[in-house]
Amino acid sequence: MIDKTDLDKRKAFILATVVYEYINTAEPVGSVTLAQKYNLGVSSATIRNEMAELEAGGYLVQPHTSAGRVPSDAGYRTYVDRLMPAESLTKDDSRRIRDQFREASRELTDVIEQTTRLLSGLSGNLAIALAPSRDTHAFKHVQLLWLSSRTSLVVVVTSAGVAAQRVVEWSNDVLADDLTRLSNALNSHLGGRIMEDIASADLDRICESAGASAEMRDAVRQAFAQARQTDEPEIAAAGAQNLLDQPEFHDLRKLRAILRIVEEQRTLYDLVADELAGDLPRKSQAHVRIGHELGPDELSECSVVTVPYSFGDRGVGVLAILGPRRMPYARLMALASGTARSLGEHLNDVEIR
Amino acid sequence: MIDKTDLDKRKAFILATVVYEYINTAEPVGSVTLAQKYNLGVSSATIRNEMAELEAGGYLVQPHTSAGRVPSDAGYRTYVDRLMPAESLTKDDSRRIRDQFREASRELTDVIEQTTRLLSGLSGNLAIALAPSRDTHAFKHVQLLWLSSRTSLVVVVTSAGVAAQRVVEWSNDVLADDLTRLSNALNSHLGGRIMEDIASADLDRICESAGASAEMRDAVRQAFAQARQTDEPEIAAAGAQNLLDQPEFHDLRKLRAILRIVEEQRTLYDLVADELAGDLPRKSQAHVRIGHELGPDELSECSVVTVPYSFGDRGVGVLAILGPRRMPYARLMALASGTARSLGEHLNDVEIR
DNA sequence: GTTTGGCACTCCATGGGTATGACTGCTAAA
DNA sequence: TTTAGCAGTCATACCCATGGAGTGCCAAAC
Repeated sequence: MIDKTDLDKRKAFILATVVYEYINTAEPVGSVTLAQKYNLGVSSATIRNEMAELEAGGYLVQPHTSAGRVPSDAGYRTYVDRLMPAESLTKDDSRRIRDQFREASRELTDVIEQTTRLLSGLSGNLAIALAPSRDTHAFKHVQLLWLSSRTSLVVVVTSAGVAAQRVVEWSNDVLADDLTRLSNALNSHLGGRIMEDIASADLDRICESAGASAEMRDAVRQAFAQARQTDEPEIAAAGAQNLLDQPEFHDLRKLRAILRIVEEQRTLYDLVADELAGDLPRKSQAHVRIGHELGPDELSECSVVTVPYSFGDRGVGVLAILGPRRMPYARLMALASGTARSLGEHLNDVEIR
Repeated sequence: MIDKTDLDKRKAFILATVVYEYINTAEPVGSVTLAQKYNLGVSSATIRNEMAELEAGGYLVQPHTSAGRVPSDAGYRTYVDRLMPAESLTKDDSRRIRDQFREASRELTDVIEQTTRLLSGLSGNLAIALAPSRDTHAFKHVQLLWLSSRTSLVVVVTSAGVAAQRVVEWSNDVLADDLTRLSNALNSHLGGRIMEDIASADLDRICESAGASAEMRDAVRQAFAQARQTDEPEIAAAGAQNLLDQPEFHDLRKLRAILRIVEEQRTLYDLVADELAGDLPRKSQAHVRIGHELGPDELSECSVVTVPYSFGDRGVGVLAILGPRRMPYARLMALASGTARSLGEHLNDVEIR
């Protein structure tokens, strides 16, 4: 039903306008409002017909029979992906970001916290920041175990215990001897090193000299990446009180759900960590998840903008903005990206421990 | 008007009962309810007369003409100080506290956070924990400067910059030479030391060997104490969503005020730091502040239970519970004291860095 | 075929009016 | 000093009528 082809130019414009108007007013938007405020060159009756089709297509919904329309998840999605004009940082915003980082702390925890305050202040929503994990555990042991000719188990042990264990499926048969040789090579080279200091490049070099396949190399990399992330990640959030301004959170149940999520590190982490899970995150590219795309049902009326940031070879973190679905996506994406870029630069500059 | 003497036995019982009932029901309590639920041996009319006098005495207030009575700040205060039966920890609570600390982290930040979660869970309110400040700056320089024969300026400089500067008034004339000699002695003995490791006893010894007066010794001590505290204190809060259950926070403005306070480290700090300001805090002695006693107007409908905790000679922190004035004081005081005691023991046991 | 004006219909939000009930304070008698 | 009784007050809940916003549909116009 939802299909690119069923959005001709006029429908697209109407959809975009409905979303835009709803984002600004928080009121369901009706055909007359649309015809009056934006000169569509057609009458409200025509708009009514189009809106009925947009509703049939799943882009709009009606809160009740005699109300205007409100965007659905799919409506917002289409708006964000195809209809919304991109925005770049306003002069004022970028100045405020610059000022903030000019006098920012040198301590990672503090920087992360200050960044969430900045971002929540600028965005008027809840801001979240996930710090790059800084794992100081010592490497102990790694073992690639032969399970069958096409599957293996990779185990990484650090001073904190088993830090990663994952089953790998090979596309070609492997020999137990090859796995043992690679394990030995890794162990002899890495013994006693701090997890944090083991760069992907190191792993690649060892794998190569041990004659491991590209596939094995990737498996080792991923296992080590996982082992690093086992460390409790540092995460901060700020600006929950901003959400009180939004009419959608005047319902106490929704508010409670949000507050619980903010206080539970774990849920908060899950919310933003997806951003890290993908392949290499594209630099400072903001990413939006809307309503049910977020997973948890309590968040079905929320959206999240996430953007990764990175510094040096020390790892990658995530900034995020959580708010009602009815959020100014383009602006928030620009804000998040800009802040992420500045944060990365700042972290590089001050050479945080 | 408010005076011990105007509380005869029956008035005291009625006041206590009103407070108790209101704490449990959150509804203004009327004379008939009182007569029926608690057998006072007198009729509701008599109780009405007594309540009218309690209101005249400032212990009770009426939300509006035809409503029951609600305790005033003074009413709560009298209840807490003189009428309320003390409680000790229930078996269940003390087990939960014990269990929590048995498997608690060894990392100070984590312990503090876990403690706030525990305490907010047990109390059903917002819990706050202030960690003992742990200053790792290096000592650089101290100077006692002669301003006049009776006044001096003491400056302490650490690797973080000027950490303390205070004017002292002497009760007797002092000589510039004496101040210089003392300054030199301190600098030569303390050069390069970490602030945290400089014990009061060290300072005393140096002062004594330099022939300084008791007054000077105290001035030096205080300057160093101030220099240590300059470090941003670590503070954590948890359980804001608990407050949503309380009817007094269904008003969005009040809720927003609370959320702002929770997110602003500074305000939060001010709220609990009073506990440290007094003389030596009595060990694990819980302390209650009610409504306007707290200072900030936004908190005029809240109460706070604070209790200091200490471990070794490493410093002192504070646990606190913030909630509506209508809180079960005796229970919360027992909870806070018990948790503070266990926290102190835990910190001693694991010898946190 | 598309667009438009007109019209009937639906549903929510609002406001006034009224009933209800939980109090109190007062008075007069015990 | 206590008590019963009673009149008075005020917040709350509820009902119902009204108004308004918006839709869907149809027949006519383009």
